[in-house]
Amino acid sequence: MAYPAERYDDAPAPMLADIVQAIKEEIIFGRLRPRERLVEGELSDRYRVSRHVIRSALTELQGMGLVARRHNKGAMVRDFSAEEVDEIYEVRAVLQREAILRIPWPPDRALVRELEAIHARYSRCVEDGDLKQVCSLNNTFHFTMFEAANNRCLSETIQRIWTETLGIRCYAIGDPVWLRRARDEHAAMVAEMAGGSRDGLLRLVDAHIWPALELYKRAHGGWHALDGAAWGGPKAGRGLGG
Amino acid sequence: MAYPAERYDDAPAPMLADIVQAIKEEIIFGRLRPRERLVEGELSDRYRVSRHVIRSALTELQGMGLVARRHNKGAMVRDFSAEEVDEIYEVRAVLQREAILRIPWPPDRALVRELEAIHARYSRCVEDGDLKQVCSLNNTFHFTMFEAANNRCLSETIQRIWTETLGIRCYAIGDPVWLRRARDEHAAMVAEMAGGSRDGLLRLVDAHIWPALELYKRAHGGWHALDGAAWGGPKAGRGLGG
DNA sequence: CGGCGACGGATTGTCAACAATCGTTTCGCG
DNA sequence: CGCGAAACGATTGTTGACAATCCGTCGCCG
Repeated sequence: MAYPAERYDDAPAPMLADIVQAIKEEIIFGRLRPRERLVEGELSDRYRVSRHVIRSALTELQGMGLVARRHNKGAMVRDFSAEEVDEIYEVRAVLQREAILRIPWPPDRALVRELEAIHARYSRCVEDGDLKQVCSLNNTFHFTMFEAANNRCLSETIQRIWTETLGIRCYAIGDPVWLRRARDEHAAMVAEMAGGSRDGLLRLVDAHIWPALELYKRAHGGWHALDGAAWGGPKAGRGLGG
Repeated sequence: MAYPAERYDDAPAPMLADIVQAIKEEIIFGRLRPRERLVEGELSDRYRVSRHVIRSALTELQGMGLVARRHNKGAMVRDFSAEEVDEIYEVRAVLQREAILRIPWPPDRALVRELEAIHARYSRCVEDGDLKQVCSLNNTFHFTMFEAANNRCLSETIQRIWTETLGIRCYAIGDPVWLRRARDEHAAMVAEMAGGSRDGLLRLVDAHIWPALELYKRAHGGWHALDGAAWGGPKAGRGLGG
């Protein structure tokens, strides 16, 4: 292929990207909670940028699946029902399993070393309580692994669902018990890649995703009964694009 | 769950949706070809709408994966390398297989009847050469099937990749041989669901996706050597969202 | 003649004001 | 006192103009 289709998608915007990142983090770390309303004017005041930039950011976040919008009704942090999170996590499990199956085995030494390095930094940040770095390194760890499957579409699809569920995992990230457990599980994964079996890694990766889901479901139950009713009726249904 | 999170994503905009659909169809039916540049001013003249609407439409199409953009450099119809289409089709195969595995078996009679009805209309449109309807009914047929898996995330993920590859399948849609073959394969699927085995359906659905890929790869080779070089260097790489 | 830097047209990105819409509250009437 | 309608405030969506950026071209100098 003479001219491989380069990404052509990077560098979304100079200012815009910062705002998107900022709002994203507010969602991840729970400052903005599911179903919380995102008023353009407020955000534009808070971040000292024009409302237009906020609008673009919201559009982008909507594309990522972190924000839901309705015409003439504004945006809110996306919320997931119990059924939805179950379905999402099932798909995540399928895709991640598929990715592991596609990693050349035994894994490349360089890959293992890279994961070890990431995990070391990750562990240090867990100790320090630097949640922002923990989240970032957690992403890096898993995507380094998934990208070893050498299928960009696969890793990007996983990433998409991953990003979409950042809001779900916001409860886990604040839980010290979960954090230590995740750290240990990561260590086990690295060990399995260094000298274990693919099946073992499959089991580890699969088991790794469920605790955060349980935390969400538990935390989730309480809310809707409080303020959920405020938001419009169940006008579901979506059209198929011809 | 007292307040299931309703979709909250419908009704994108009054005018916008039409433009998105129009550009989408121009891509699907080959009037706009991969790597063709999409100039906002031209489109805004052609469709007699403000440039803002075009911008929003391009953003949306970018989200769908049909259009690629770069900051300050505009948009173009997305193009896929041979490696990329292979990877994409592998993931499609995995997800579709997963969907079939989740359809309750034997399938609901009502579902089978619905598929039969869709297929009947589809066949008629193939005879009439109504490609627009053929494409639309093709989508309807497959998504009716995939949604029977009762996992919205799964069917939406399939739909996303499906939409992304509409541009790839634009070569197949114009090929009468492929059209008739696809029609026959659909008929076989319906028959298998009416009184066959899940394994048989799995094989049919899997075999169904590859011919369009081959057509694309064959048609694709010739272009890049002609006009591909016009578009910037391979500045790949993408950051992980923290 | 070839490389380098500045100019100009074309294109995209940004901004501030305007118009349309929605939700709520209040007022009037039965 | 309860119910419906109209006006208000708040919020979103849209438009036209302006500014920044990029790409190709021309001219200059070595």
